[in-house]
Amino acid sequence: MSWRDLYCGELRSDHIGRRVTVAGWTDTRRDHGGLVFIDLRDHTGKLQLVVNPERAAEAAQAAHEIRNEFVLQAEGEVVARAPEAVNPNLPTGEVEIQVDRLTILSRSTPLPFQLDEENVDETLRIKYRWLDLRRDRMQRSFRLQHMVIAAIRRAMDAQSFVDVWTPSMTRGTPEGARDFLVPVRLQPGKFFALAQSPQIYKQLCMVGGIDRYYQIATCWRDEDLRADRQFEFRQLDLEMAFVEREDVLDVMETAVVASFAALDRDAPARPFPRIAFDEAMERYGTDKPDLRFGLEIHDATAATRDSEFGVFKNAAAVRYLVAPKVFSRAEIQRLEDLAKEWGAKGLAYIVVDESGEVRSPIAKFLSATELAAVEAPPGSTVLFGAGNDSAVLRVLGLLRLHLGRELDLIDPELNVFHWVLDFPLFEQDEETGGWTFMHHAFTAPMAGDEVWDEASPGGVRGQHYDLVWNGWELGSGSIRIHDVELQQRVFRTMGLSEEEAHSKFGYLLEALAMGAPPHGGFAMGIERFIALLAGEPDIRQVIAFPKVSSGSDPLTGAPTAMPGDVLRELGIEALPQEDSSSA
RNA sequence: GGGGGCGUAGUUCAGUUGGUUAGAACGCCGGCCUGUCACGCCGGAGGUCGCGGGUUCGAGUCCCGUCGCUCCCGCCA
Repeated sequence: MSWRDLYCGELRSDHIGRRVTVAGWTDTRRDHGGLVFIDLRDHTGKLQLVVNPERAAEAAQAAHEIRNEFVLQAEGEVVARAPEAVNPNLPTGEVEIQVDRLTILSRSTPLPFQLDEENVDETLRIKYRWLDLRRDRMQRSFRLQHMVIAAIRRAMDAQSFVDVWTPSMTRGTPEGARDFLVPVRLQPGKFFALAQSPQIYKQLCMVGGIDRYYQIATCWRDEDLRADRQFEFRQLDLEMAFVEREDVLDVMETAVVASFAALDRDAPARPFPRIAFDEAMERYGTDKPDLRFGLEIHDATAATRDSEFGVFKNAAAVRYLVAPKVFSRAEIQRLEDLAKEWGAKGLAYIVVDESGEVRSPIAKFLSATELAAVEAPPGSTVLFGAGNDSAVLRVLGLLRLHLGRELDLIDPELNVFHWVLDFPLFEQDEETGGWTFMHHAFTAPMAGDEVWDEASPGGVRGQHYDLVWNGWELGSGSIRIHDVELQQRVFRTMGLSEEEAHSKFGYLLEALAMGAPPHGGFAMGIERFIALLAGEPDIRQVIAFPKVSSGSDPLTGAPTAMPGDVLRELGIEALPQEDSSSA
């Protein structure tokens, strides 16, 4: 015996005259006292059951008891609806099932929220995720996700990649993101770390001759949650031996294009455009620019070198945006408040109104040459950042994004993919002055840059690349170091002594010393990619059971305190915490 | 660690300048209803206005603190 002959959404005129059994959830019940209409729903759609007491007295009795979300099974005859009873809003609206037998398979208490209500508080949705998942929006998004991941796996398979599982429990690394730690009962006081990525393992696969590795890998990072960040997430993680940068970019583009194809959508044109890191920073103030709109950052540092305006004269950098709008003083004040939040000291401005008249508290300090250097057409506002260059670029980059949204400069139909290339290999810690890697310690320098002054490696470029979609960083990759001497030089430059390097990464150094092929790879955030494909504003919408931004899971109540004896067995002890349970 | 926004019935929201018994819609409960499809009609229940303190004759409304959610900065090799 089978629970059903067809899905609810599949019912069509072809079925007229057939006896069928269907099953699903009660979407709505319309009880007319005699006749009862029930919309039965599953993930394919809805159909209408008609329960007539003259046809099926027992079923009619049961029908009065039915409430929303009861699970039903119904057996009956498919009939055409009378012309005036056809529902054109429903794909199944030309037919209905005259019920002979009706079984309540499962009842439901009244729901904590209605499934057709929009804007339900998200914590509530997550707490009752089994209800939330029944909604059409969720059903569509998870089926889209499945299709995309299946398409990616097919694309990887077609290019001879081998799916290799790597450990989740691994060695802790104080560098990079904060680790989630796993205490080890058999060795009290010692910990595994949950993998932040399979990075070193996949490189070891290359040394091991796997040649083309990939994995949809779960990664864990103990950092603050955001719209695009959760504690745990998945990456399309891949690595290839005997390749150059272009080979890796090519494979990633095929994965993206295959995903669009699987959804019957127009794929972005290949090859994806490229932009150098320096250029991205100078023009957009970020290494993940949203290229769906212009509003680029301009440089006035040279023109204001000898300015009468002290703020400009003394600034290491003066840069500006030209917003295509005459802002009021109140609007500029709001923008300045934002800029200050982002770390600016202030926000100098020049308004050029429709008639070309200049309105600005700083204009009187600026020479004609300075004013001429700033190209602002009538009907615009020039917004300046002045100070140290990295801060100026960061603030103007954030301001640019804000204005792009605020002034509706972004065409939501556009899908702009691009590569960011030519990153610096090292960056300087602003506080300690020490140098560390910009992305990770295993990225190879550009050809010709293999030797550097280890005290000031700022000019060394790395073979690193980022993939950006509409301003979201989808992922990054690099050609790795396969030369043990070079790897040691990188460790030295970031201040690791030989002993430290060997203690933390000795196994990698040993592997590199035993026949490591040239190799490189990439890692792309699956949830970010899917969220963008699904048109969702954050990745929680494409994660079945996500955590909220405090890091809690409202569904299970995790995380929880653990009894003292459990901790003792693990060789650890919890410090007393302020009681925060009285909310 | 820091900044912004939000918190009123099961849900989504309204609530005037601080002023009577805090409202609406949907949902829920009861009744009626044989062609509805957001069924309709009649009736009903349901509130610690997140929590604590303060100002005031009087607080959902103002102030302070706190908790929760959310967005952002820092952080995220």
